[in-house]
Amino acid sequence: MPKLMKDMEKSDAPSRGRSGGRQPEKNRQLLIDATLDTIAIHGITETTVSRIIERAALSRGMIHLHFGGKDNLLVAAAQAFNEAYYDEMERQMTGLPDAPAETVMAIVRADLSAELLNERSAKIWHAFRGVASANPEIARFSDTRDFRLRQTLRQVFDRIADGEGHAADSRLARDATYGTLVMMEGMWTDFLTHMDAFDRTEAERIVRRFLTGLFPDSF
Amino acid sequence: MPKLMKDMEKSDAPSRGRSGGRQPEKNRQLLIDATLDTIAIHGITETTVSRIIERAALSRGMIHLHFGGKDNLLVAAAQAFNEAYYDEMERQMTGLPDAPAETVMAIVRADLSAELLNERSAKIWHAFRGVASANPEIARFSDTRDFRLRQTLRQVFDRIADGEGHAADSRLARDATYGTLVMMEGMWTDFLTHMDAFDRTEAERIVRRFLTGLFPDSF
DNA sequence: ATGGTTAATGGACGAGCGTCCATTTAGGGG
DNA sequence: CCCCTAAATGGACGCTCGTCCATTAACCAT
Repeated sequence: MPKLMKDMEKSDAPSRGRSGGRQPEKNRQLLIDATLDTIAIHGITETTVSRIIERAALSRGMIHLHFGGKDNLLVAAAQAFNEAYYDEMERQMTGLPDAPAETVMAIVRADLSAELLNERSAKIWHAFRGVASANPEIARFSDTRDFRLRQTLRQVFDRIADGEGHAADSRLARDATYGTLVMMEGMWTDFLTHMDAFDRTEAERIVRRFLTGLFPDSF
Repeated sequence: MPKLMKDMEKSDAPSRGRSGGRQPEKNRQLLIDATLDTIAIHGITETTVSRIIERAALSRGMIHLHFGGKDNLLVAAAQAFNEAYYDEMERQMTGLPDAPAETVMAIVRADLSAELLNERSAKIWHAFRGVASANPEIARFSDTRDFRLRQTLRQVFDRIADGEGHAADSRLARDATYGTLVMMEGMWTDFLTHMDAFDRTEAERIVRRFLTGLFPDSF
């Protein structure tokens, strides 16, 4: 992270990159990208050191140099993948009107958008999920994604429930949060197994229909 | 005389196993069970021939003898796992009254029951899902599970929509089917990542709440 | 220029993988 | 009772895995 300045200098100064000098931060990223690509293309069980370094066009020793080993690289890749999800989510959420119901739908729409939900991301996501139960380090990043999304949704649903005056139904916001999350989760799986038939608009409409049942005045 | 005794042993008791004789069918099943156990315990990437045969307490050559190789064994294990899901689902569905709405809820309840959704099955299921995108043979069995469930649900929801007289809403049964499926799918994932906090009753209640919104007269 | 520091290389290495087969063992039929 | 078929064994095999290190190359400070 302190090398950020260094990178800026590098990108500023054209004197270097031409001949492919040494750029540790760039190569680190190259390895992570190559790892994610390899998982998406060959599956996690066929993701080997040889395939990764071949795709990154780097030498064999780089993984040990930058990450200390393959396992750590996999964890770093899972973290990077997770962060990319949130960066794009937040990008799509900026500049929205402050209407709670539309905020929820914007989250759903973003989660199902081609930028976040596509063949590559769905394959990677499920690959990580599949090994997460045997790898606590990777599980941590899958959980983080879940947690942040859950927090945000819950907050918005609390506002909506308040607005509709459902003081009596203490479970409403909680049910809406959980229902929305599991629906999005299930849709990612459905996307993976029925990529050709998947329809983002339809998927969004069905989530909205679920929420209409809970909040007739808002959705 | 010795011939007679032999015959009796044969027809009477399949329990020839006293001295651990040879029982190809039993050993085949033993290998499949050991494979599923190993996946649940060590994860799919750490599921090796050595671990499987050790757990099955059989010799190294058995995998090649019965399945022709590790890959085929994995596919056979996926198939067996899938069939076990349906056997148990059908077991829980027998002898139910012919009330459509309760049939749906029975399916949901079964899918979320401890017999079908537990630590072992959730880990195995996600492991297979994770490698399915890189292994068409395994993907086939994941799909089959989905397809049969979808068919059944759709049929029942059509009856319910008919009964409530929603002729105008042609998408109703389809939405209900899809929504229910993705919710169950998402709940399996949620179970895996939050095993301690998962509540089967709550999960079922939320699906019902979704369906109440679509069919106010039936759920 | 020179020396010191760190990035980067790529091959050597042992461990463990999955496959396969020569051999042994068990059981039923002639 | 013996023989033949099929089940079962377990070690040998070649191969690929991930790790690591001696070496080289690039950069920076002096």
